[in-house]
Amino acid sequence: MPPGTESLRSLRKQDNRRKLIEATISLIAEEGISAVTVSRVVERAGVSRGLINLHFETKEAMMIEVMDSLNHEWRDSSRETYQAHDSNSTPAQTLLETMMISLSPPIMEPTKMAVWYCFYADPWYRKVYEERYFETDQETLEMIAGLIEALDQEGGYRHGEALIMARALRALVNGLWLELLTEPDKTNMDEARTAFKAILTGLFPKHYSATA
Amino acid sequence: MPPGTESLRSLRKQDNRRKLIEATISLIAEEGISAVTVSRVVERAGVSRGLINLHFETKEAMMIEVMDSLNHEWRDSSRETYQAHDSNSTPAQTLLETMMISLSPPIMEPTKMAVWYCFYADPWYRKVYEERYFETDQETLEMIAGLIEALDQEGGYRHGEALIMARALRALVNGLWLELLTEPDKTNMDEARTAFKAILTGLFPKHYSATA
DNA sequence: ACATTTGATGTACAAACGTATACTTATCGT
DNA sequence: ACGATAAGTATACGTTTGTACATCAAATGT
Repeated sequence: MPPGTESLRSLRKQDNRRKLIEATISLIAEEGISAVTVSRVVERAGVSRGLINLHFETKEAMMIEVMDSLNHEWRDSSRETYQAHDSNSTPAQTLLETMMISLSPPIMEPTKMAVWYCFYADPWYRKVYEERYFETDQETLEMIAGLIEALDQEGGYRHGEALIMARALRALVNGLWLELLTEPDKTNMDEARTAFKAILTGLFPKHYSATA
Repeated sequence: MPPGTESLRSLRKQDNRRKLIEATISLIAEEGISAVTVSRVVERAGVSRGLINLHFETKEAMMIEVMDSLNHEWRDSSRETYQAHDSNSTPAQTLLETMMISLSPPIMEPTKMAVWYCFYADPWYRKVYEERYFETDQETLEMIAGLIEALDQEGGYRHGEALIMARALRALVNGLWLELLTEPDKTNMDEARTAFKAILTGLFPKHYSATA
């Protein structure tokens, strides 16, 4: 019997695995990564102590799985949005829609932001992230840079290297994420999108209108 | 004898205090906040085990002091730059110079960025930060918003609410900080400043030239 | 129907944690 | 010069940590 099939046993096993992952995420969001201990996770997941070592060789292996779930959700959403627009839309529309995905649910949720920034903050997790997602992150960045180049050629903006500008836009998204995390009651996702759109309009005035 | 005087004893005491703070900062930068244990800190600072409890009531009190040192350095630099330019410069120059401070040493150093993001990532430290620096951070934000309003009136840009745009610029700075932290060998401070300047030029084309 | 295998449980344990406390050292005021 | 006192040291202690391991329960294949 190949793994991942829908036997009653393996189904419950995967359910428990999911419970552990989700318990870890909510725990990080509410109490921080220092609260992620084996005891607290299994307590929140409603399973027994030893179960965590049945599913994951170490605690860190579980955390990497958490990291995977966030990165893959973001990567897949970005890719799909890009591919859906790239054929039958203008580069301007594709760029806007693709980046707006990162500023909307289910990507931009305070709970998930909290987890992202825990990984950013730790050198070990940063290294793991870099090693695991180097290629796909680079791919996304170059995709954005390609769209910027298209807009530059159409509008003759002379923004310098497109890759630097792509990094700046990515940095802006990251910064807006952080703002939602650190000041959740002074800003919100709508404001984040408004701000992003405004900057995009400033950079590419011939492609975006200030009113919309 | 009032505290903080230059007696031989209190001088050495303050020196040890500084050693502990700096050891903590470098420890966070190199191994993450989870490596900040009493043993590791005193080992790195080259002092004895119990000294940390002589200087700080708890470990968290020491961390707050670390937080203070970073925030005050940044706040003072921003204030001074603003005040130095505000009287005898254009709003455009004041805005550029004031924000560039945050993208240059000694503010923008990888070591310090690592510490900033550790505080951002933890809910408890976020709360402490919010409570301690709410006013001065708001002051800085409104200062930026004021400059943006001045530029808007001069240039008739129609960027919407200045406070939202100010938050966006702050978010951009934060994002560029993060980029330096997560991809130190793919980008650098010069690129960060170039990117920021480019976006500022895009937003206020009548005030900034694309070439400089 | 039943032996087997797999998922789940609970306990055990060494290591590391933060801090309180008893003890030393050396500077300070007189 | 010398007790007083502040700074620094070293040890000890109760918790909590992650993981290993022996045990148990039940769905599975024949």
